[in-house]
Amino acid sequence: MTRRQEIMGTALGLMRKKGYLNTSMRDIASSVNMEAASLYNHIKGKEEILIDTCFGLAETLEMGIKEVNDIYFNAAEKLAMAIHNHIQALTQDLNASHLFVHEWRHLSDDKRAQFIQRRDLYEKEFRDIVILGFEEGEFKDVDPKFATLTILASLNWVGEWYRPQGDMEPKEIAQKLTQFILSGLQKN
Amino acid sequence: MTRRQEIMGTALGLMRKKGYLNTSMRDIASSVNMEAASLYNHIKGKEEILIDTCFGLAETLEMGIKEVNDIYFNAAEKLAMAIHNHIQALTQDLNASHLFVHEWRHLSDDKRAQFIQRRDLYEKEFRDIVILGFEEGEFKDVDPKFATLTILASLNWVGEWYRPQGDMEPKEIAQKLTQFILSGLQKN
DNA sequence: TTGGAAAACTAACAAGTGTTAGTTAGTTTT
DNA sequence: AAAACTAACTAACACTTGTTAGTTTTCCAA
Repeated sequence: MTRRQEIMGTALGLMRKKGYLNTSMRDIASSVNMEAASLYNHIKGKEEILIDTCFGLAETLEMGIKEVNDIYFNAAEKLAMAIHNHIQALTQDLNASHLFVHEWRHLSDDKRAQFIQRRDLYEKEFRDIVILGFEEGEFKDVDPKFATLTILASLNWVGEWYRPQGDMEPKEIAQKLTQFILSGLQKN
Repeated sequence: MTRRQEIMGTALGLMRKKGYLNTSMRDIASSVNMEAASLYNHIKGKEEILIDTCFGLAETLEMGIKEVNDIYFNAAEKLAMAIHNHIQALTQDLNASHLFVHEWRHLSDDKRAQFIQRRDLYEKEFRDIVILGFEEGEFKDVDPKFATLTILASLNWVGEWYRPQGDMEPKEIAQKLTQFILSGLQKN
């Protein structure tokens, strides 16, 4: 584990607990037993933590949905796999997920614009699955935009209550969510 | 409209757009054309804005669920009405909702503890409806905790995408959510 | 018209912000 | 042995933060 990774990990933990804006470079520094100025030997600045985390997780999620579209063909299977991949990515690192879901707003203007664009694209891939299910005649004639936002809300909120040593594993969560969501979508 | 209400409303708007921590008393002041120090003739301090908003909305929601338990008897009807009331409360003031859903973390320690307690209580009332539905034999044997968190996630996320002048009214949103959620819960 | 409260102002404080500059000790490479 | 690199340090800068004290202006009721 490099010093940089140690700093990043510690910073993410603090930022999840106290919020990005409320976490100072001095907070991070003292958590890794150094002075704030020394952090700049390892990272460019505070925003780099946010940028790397948000865009890193974005890439993971994008790869996940791409994989789904490569392998599966019918909507129900696609949706199940997309949910599974999403939950896996989010529960992998809850600290990073917190930044991704909640703190991306504090990216600087241009980075935020990029982030929103990628987020919208990911959302569109999800929506296309819902539309496909309707075209297959398998899903109810729901408003796809509405359904997708509701689904993603459920998925993203998992980061708020999932506990790694709790009584539910990511795989199980994904399975229950899939069941819950599919029975809301499918005709029978 | 009193000056205090004007300040509160303006502050809430800024805080939704930029975040609570990122909104300074000077930001608020200049938005209502006065100096930061003058705000203190109308409000006790910055945190009062957060406290009043979070606990105000909490009370509205509590009244909503109480009403539901007073009037209805079967779980499906209860859930439908609870969802309706919840959506009505959240969409009523999106700025306030943002503080309620996202920024309560930044309450001072004791206030935050109070808030969490009331939030858990509200969540429990929702969960009891799910449990009732199972006891009635109407709902599937789902994990009530899991189901409730998923439902509330969908409801709370509405504040992220709902637009007052958009093509969907709160009543319609509540109705679609109810349909979506009930078909995920009910046996047939 | 005047007295007094309400509401604005200016000025300042003490603390904290991210970041830069310059330096130093220790290690690695040439 | 000399040079270069790494990673830490101290000190400081320029700015922002919420808030208080003290003062002046505004405005309405008597």
